[in-house]
Amino acid sequence: MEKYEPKEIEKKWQKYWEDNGTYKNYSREKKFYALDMFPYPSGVGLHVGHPKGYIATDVVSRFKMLNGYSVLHPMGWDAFGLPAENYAIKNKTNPNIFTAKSVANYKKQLEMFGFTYDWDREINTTDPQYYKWTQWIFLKLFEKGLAYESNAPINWCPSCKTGLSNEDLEDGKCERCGSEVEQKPMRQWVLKMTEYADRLLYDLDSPELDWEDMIVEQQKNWIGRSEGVQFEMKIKDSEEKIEVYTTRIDTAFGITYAVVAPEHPIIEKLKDKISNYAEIVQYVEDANRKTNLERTELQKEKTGKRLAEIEVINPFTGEAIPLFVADYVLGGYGTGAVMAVPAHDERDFEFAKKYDLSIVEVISGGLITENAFVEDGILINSEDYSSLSSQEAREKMADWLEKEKIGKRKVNYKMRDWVYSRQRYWGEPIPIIHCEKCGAVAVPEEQLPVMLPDVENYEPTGTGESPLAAITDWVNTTCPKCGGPGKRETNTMPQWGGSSWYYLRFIDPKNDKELVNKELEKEWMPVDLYVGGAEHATRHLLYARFWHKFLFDIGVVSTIEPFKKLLHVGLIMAEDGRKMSKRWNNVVNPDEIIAEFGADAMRLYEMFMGPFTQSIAWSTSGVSGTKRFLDKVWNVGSELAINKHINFESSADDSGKHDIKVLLNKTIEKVSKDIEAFKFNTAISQMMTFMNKFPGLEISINDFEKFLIVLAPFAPHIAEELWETIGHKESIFLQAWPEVDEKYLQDEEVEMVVQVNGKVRERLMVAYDVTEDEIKETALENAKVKVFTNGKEIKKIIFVPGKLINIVVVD
RNA sequence: GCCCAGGUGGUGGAAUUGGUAUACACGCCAGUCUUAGGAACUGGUAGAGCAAUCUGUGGAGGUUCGAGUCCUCUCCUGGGCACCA
Repeated sequence: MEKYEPKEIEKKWQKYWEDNGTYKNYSREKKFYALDMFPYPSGVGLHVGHPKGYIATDVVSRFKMLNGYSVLHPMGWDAFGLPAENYAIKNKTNPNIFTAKSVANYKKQLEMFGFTYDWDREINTTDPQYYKWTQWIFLKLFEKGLAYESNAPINWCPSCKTGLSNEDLEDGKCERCGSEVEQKPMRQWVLKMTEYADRLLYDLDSPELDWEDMIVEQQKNWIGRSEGVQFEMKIKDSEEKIEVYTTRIDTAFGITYAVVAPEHPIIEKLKDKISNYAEIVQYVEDANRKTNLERTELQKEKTGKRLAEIEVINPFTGEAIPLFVADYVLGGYGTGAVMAVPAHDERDFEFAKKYDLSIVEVISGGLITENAFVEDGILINSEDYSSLSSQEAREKMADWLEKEKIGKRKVNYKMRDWVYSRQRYWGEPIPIIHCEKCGAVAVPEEQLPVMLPDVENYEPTGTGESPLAAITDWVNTTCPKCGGPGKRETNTMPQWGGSSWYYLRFIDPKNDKELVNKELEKEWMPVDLYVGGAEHATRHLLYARFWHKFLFDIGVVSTIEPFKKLLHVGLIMAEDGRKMSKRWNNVVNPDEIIAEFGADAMRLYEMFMGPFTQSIAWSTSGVSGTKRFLDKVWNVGSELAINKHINFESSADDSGKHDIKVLLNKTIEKVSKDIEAFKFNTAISQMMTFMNKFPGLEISINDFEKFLIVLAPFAPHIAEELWETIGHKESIFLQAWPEVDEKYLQDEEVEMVVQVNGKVRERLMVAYDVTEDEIKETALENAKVKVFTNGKEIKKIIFVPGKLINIVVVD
């Protein structure tokens, strides 16, 4: 018997599958689209954490193939990004060179795992034939008014020298480099994601989407819908007014002042009336200089300035109250102005304490001399509304505002429109031409793609233009509308552009007439299983859903959601429990693991480590466990191939035959269920339990073949090799998944627990279908049981068939 | 502060409607084999006790014949959001 040499058989079968197109069986009746979040091919290559999600989709893909599905399981490259660009800046070479090298390296590493990828469908976001369609989508958004230019202040990373979207921030810092971002007004392209806010929110609960709670909740929080009212407060002795937004209109009789954000236009409008205007201007300038971080994290000390002499009117009481400017009010949310109720809002309470403003209690239940009482309650001091509940009052007061035409019900979102331009080189050019006469004009569709030209210097300029601005040949063009002189847009798209629709391109990767063929799209969409990192919950997954809904609206796609089932991969930490990082010198390279244990053992180990979505520390000695398991499979399989029948201990009798059939059928059942439920760890432990019966039990070759098919999704190479050794000519992956034989799901004998008052006192081997009457006598007469029942009155007996009998006695 | 997910042996973890707590694996211990080390294989492995037995799923209560699982309170860990009015 030959020894199990993974290295040889793995190469052999990887070549065989590729040469024979074993996976490309696309004409079956049922379809399954399994997708991984495609990687950014970095220069350093994979560590053992990266492939975990790919292994899971591969297991599911192979399982589905064996169950008669056409399976689409593609891979590609999200290749626009900073590392390649930084390499280009340093070496003054086109980032394409770096990208191509990294892609080749990644592909080589991925191929060692024996994944079922159809490499004919490989895509790369930096390929002009690909980004042509990314640009096309932008043009459609522009055409529908969903892409617009804005000059509002946005997040600016001084180190990356580019504007960023809210989704690109982490704790108010640049997600890529960790620098604190500034607020900087600049011309930029913005996508109207807020127009889709409601659908993005509500469709999270639609039956077309079946995601983990964690991700759903994160998106809901991010979208941040709140229902309230917006109403106007008149400025006393003036025609001007401010609009404020609140979710707590029930507290309106407790308003003692109002606040506007530093960027609020009313300040400028009232400058003749504000007696301390110079001071106010100074405050606004100071506030603008603060970074996001200073403005939000240093919240312990609130600051503000009263707009001297200015007073606003509370429409409910007619009372005139002071108006402040303070940076605890955000300019970008709601109206940028709020009513302040110190008795029932913590921030207002703190501010009122500091500036000695009055605090009026209007909801009973708290102790407002100590703290703001922020919960709902019963209204007091609120004229006609007194003694209503907060909930009732909110309805009645909103009704009144609407009737008087002072205000209206209003929904607000935390989510902002998507800041879509970057002042960097390595991204898709935005297909727009600026014309002095016509304004921003779309590049005609037939001129796509707008190619990203080579430049001499890839360094970001910091001026609000990308390095493309330096190529005057490219920038200067003619306006497609009037034929006059025009200038090309020099900003590029963010990293998230290409990845917001790539799942559609895999379906029809070479189509140069349309983004995706409609028939094929209907055939394959939605993605049935999507696996990737949880860090994309509020970035990629939000953007992709937004674009998908837009593509649905313009008739490109037929489903309202792109990804049916979403699963996040739990991180693999280093053995020391920290994140794997060059910095800590704790990175484990998959090439070395595969060289030592084989790809199959590595695949098994990563699926066996623990629950798939949980983050767990790597253990190289753990891989030796799954390797030992495969050794055993190899030995039993090889023995069988020679003898066609196995009986390690010659005395195995007929009952052994029944036992192994039961174990086999239980294994088939459990593995099938567990793969569907993504409980790969318990599926593998069941297969281990099965193999642990050898030597000892007798098994026929037919039964062992069934086991091999069940093992095949996890350890495809060894399964295929043994399948061949046994004498089969056709790939194991063209076989049918074994059916569970119901008559072999029940053990003949089971262990029955005998309890007294719920405590285990004895275990008896009994026929599985023993009845209460049959077992009662035996149990009561049992010596160990008697010790605890002697001389006591038996109150009742509880019997659970096949499991236990519990004798309840009076103590 | 708010939202989500979790707390089970030395370690990763397992446990249908409440029904044998610790499956499977790592590690460790002992044995076999080996010139030796390693590998491989076999057996053992929650804690206390000579034993019968007792105690054990973060903690405190509760419901129940019976609770890792259900209820109330509480502590801790990881993740997300966060001056969003």
